[in-house]
Amino acid sequence: MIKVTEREIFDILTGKISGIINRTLLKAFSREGIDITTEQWTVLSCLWRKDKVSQQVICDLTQKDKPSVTRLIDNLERKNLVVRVPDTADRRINLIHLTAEGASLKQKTTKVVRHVVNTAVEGIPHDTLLQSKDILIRIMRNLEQG
Amino acid sequence: MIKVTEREIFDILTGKISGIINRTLLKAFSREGIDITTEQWTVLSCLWRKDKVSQQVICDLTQKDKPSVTRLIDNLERKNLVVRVPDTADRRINLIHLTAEGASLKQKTTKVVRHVVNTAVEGIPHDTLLQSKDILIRIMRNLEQG
DNA sequence: ACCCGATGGTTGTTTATGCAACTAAAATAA
DNA sequence: TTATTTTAGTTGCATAAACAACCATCGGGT
Repeated sequence: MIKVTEREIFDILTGKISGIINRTLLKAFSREGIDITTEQWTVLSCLWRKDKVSQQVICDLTQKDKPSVTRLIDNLERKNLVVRVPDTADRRINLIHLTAEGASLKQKTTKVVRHVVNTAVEGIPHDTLLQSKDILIRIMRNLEQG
Repeated sequence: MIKVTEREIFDILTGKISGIINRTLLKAFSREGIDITTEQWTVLSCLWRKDKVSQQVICDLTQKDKPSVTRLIDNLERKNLVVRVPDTADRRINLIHLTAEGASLKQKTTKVVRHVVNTAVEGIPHDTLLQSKDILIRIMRNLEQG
């Protein structure tokens, strides 16, 4: 049933590709003087789209567990990019607010990310790319249920 | 130039998919009583294909850096799955040997991995899968050069 | 023989993940 | 109202990655 090819796909998905992207992006940030990690960027991305959300919302958006988000927020807070603001209505909740500095990172960072993405997909037809995206989402769904 | 769709692909590649696969595989190992991590499995896979290789060879095969492999081997050695054997010809080199226990994990583990992969790609046409694989490899190449 | 650059590995530090155990606050049930 | 359960977040522990600095050995050139 299973062929070598699926095995290769698995190899790729388990670390290789995401590792390369991770390293590439991290270096690109560093080269541009942006002092954040790829994971921190993932969290900031959520906030750039919608600010002042709870840590749980960030968990859902990033697919990270609660301890991971707690510590990412710790580190972002230490860098003065976000602050935890207690929710007045529900005192269990921290609303994560971007600082001016955190918000200001958006432009420069987005440019860097866009460049890396463009490099990554260079020469790949748009419709092929779309199809691959669908496959990846399908794989994700398949695994989430199992 | 760049569209939302590429952004989505990027989101997926940066962590989400590989994270899900990682977690799925880790849980599958644990459920079957196999006490290794996904990363340790990656190293063992190399050795199951070709035993008694240097750490540097493992670095190349797994795309991990030297410190990562040093510590993975540390942990595998602690679990009695591999041993470091000094190369007699070149004393800088450790040849990594599978123990009987390490070798014996292959069958059971392979079965688990195969099952996870089958779940992941369920209902996806084979040719579509092949095409997606090519795209991922292409992206990898694009980034390796940049 | 000697120096020196290249190669193979290790160690330290920071950041991140997975899991389990925990606290505090809210919501629900009794 | 009180008791129980659920939800939000934190902390501890083990594993892993990136990066830099380091040690030991090998090999080539002089």
